[in-house]
Amino acid sequence: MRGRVEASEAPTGADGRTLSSRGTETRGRLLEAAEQIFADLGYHDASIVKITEAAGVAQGTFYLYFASKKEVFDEVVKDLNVRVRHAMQEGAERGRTRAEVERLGFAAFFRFTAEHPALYRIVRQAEFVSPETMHLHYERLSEGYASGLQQAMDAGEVERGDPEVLAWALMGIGELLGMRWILWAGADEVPERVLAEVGRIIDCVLGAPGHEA
Amino acid sequence: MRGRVEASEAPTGADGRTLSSRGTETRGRLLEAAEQIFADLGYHDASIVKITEAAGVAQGTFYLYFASKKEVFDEVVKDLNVRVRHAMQEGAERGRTRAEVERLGFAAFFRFTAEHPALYRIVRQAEFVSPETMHLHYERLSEGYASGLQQAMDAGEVERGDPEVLAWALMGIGELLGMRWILWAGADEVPERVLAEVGRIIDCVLGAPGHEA
Amino acid sequence: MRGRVEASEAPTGADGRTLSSRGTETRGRLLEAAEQIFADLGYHDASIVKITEAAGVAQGTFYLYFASKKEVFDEVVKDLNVRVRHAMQEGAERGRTRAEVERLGFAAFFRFTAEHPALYRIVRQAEFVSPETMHLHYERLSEGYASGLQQAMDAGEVERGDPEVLAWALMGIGELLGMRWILWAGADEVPERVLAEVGRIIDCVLGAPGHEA
Amino acid sequence: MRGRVEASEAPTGADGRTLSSRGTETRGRLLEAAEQIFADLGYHDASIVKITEAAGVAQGTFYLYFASKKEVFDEVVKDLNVRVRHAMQEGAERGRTRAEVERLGFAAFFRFTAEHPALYRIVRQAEFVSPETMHLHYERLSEGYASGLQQAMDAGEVERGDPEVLAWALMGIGELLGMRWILWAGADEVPERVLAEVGRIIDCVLGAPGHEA
DNA sequence: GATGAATGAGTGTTCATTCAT
DNA sequence: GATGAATGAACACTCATTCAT
Repeated sequence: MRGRVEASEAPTGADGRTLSSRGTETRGRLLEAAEQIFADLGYHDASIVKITEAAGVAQGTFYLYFASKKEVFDEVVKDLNVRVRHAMQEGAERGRTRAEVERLGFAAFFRFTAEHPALYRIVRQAEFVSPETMHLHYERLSEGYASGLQQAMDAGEVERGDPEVLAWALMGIGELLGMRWILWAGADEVPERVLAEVGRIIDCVLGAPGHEA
Repeated sequence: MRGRVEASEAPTGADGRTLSSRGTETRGRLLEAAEQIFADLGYHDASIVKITEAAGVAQGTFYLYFASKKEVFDEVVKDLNVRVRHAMQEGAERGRTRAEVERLGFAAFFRFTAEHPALYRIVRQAEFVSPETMHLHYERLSEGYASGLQQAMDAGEVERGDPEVLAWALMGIGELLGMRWILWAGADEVPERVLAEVGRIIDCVLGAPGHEA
Repeated sequence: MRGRVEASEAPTGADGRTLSSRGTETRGRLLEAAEQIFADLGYHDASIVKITEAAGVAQGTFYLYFASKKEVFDEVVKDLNVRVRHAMQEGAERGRTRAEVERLGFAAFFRFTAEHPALYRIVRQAEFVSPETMHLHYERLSEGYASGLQQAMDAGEVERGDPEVLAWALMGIGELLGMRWILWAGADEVPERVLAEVGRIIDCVLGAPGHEA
Repeated sequence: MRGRVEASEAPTGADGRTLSSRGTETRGRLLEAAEQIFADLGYHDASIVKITEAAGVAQGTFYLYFASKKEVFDEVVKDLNVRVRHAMQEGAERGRTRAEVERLGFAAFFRFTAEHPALYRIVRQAEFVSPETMHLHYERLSEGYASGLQQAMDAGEVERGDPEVLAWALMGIGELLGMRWILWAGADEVPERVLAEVGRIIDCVLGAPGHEA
């Protein structure tokens, strides 16, 4: 249903061995099942039994592909990370100005959140499970924002400022608004007034030169 | 009632009975220990044994004061909530303009984060443990922002906009910046450049009328 | 409601001390509460907390009157034993022939069972809690049957036989029929057909001489 | 179906899965150990640790075969039920008259009691642990008596009467005599005088027509 | 006489992980 | 590659009992 996107590397077994096509498929089923179960139950209430049951394989099979519960968790987070970023990039690419790009990016992010609540439900509890992976997730996400902002600043398209801080700030806005108006509301999209306010915030923090002049 | 930091109720035993002074003290020790252990280990790795050991009481004693592990958790979150809000209010009260109030509030929030990393470490994992409590935490926090903004808007001190959405956005900014530059950095305070950028963001999103005119 | 019947001895505290009238009353309340709780929940699910709560006293108070949970249990069983025997004697005393006496005794036993299901619920699980007390209960009960039978045999009123064995057999009949048609059925009295069959059985096992001649 | 001792079903794991031969054996060891421990200590003092220790497996293994402590208990009771009924049927089958059948049945029951004291020790405490299972036990046992009696009545071999009530009465006799002279006496068999009296009782309650004419 | 806070051993149960087949 | 039986440490929670006040 949600076929793996651009796998970083060819998947291997828990011991690093390369996989037959049958093995690759089993691993895929386990990863998908894990994402589902983690999203539904959270890391701790998810159990290997439940994951293997959902994947339709025996318990022992799990350890042919992942060294531990934490390892699947990391895989799942990395996979989601690749996918959000991809979704945001794709959503934003037809924006003309930087502000438009950001607005489209936010919209794409909200859509992704609606379709994959797993993102939040998994990531926000990762601090104690796998801090490195969690940090990596936020850093990669923020880099997307930051590099775009940097370029726009260099090009004089937006006011000068600290692109890194701004990136994290924008990410924080997205995270809480998505949590409040998509995740908790069980909604498909954020209300218009939220989008409008986000637009206003973006416009002003990007502070396009000439805008306020 | 809204936007006020209300005094916590008189503490009771797990069965609702009122406590002797000895009881009140024991309960306090347990609550403190729980906050510490939850912050250090996360909800799931925290155990009643560890909490009671840290409090210097026997395991059974725990259940004289809290009905379950989840109950202390809720209590700890509520307690932290009261305390951050208090700290932010106190920190912000000598601000003259709304923008100054917000800047001081952020600074107070960052200070609180540095002194009580428990806040993050505990709250961010609460979604699966006690969603209601987690929601309550964010809602109470956002109300503090929102009611202040509303007043400022009514007074014409800041540009009109959606105070609720803006409140959540500001809260998101605070959360991620605090996480990135205090919690992860293990720092006592956020770097100057972060504070500066935050100031810039605040100024522009509040868009004090006349500022850009 | 079910005032103590002919207490074997004046009640004392757990340490054997004689009781003030206030103490006697507290002890009585605890004993009543214990019977109720044991009957409702069984020995193991009954707890001192529940008993003291039901009696309206503090937990520690319990140990002023009983040395242990087992000790109240024994008291309760002994008390019930005195009361069934009393009820059976009273119920049977206007019988003219031995067979009539037995029939009336059975009827009284069934009535007592209906009014005090505690009897079964408590006694039948006593083997592991307090074997001596349980044995005593059955022995005292059987002696009532046996001595009556012995007298009747000596008087030539009923056929000769082994009065002790017969007593236990009759007791067994009463126990299972009461269990089946009172306790399990939740009924106030056994159906007429049961009473009739019991009558038939009694008549024939007593085998009044001349009856079959 | 009634009055037949049905073969127990193929054993399954706690989740209903069919078992390998190794699994079947482990389950068997656990069931045997459970019977022993329940009989020795009673339901409540029996613990999973003790049962698994006695079976020579790890604690977790228990839950591969039984969903809970209550579940093994039920299993043990059902198993014993099948076995007593089988023993009684076998013991009684060479009886010529109904009275002889009953006498042989009682003898077989007493022998079984001597060999498996677990029967009493387990069943008599079941009321609070697993009432349904306990009721089932008595009902199945009484049906064995009742159906035999019914047939004999239809055939005119014994006096008419209420076979169900009579069955429960006989069962009660067996239960208390076995308890008193086997279980409590720690004996291998009941004394001759008990057997004689039982014979007398049976003869008369069955009231073979022509016997007293 | 009564209280209620404190104790700590004990319970049933879960679960990530290992390993023989 | 896959199975599923086995492990055993760990957990939240209960409760009879003690004791200072």
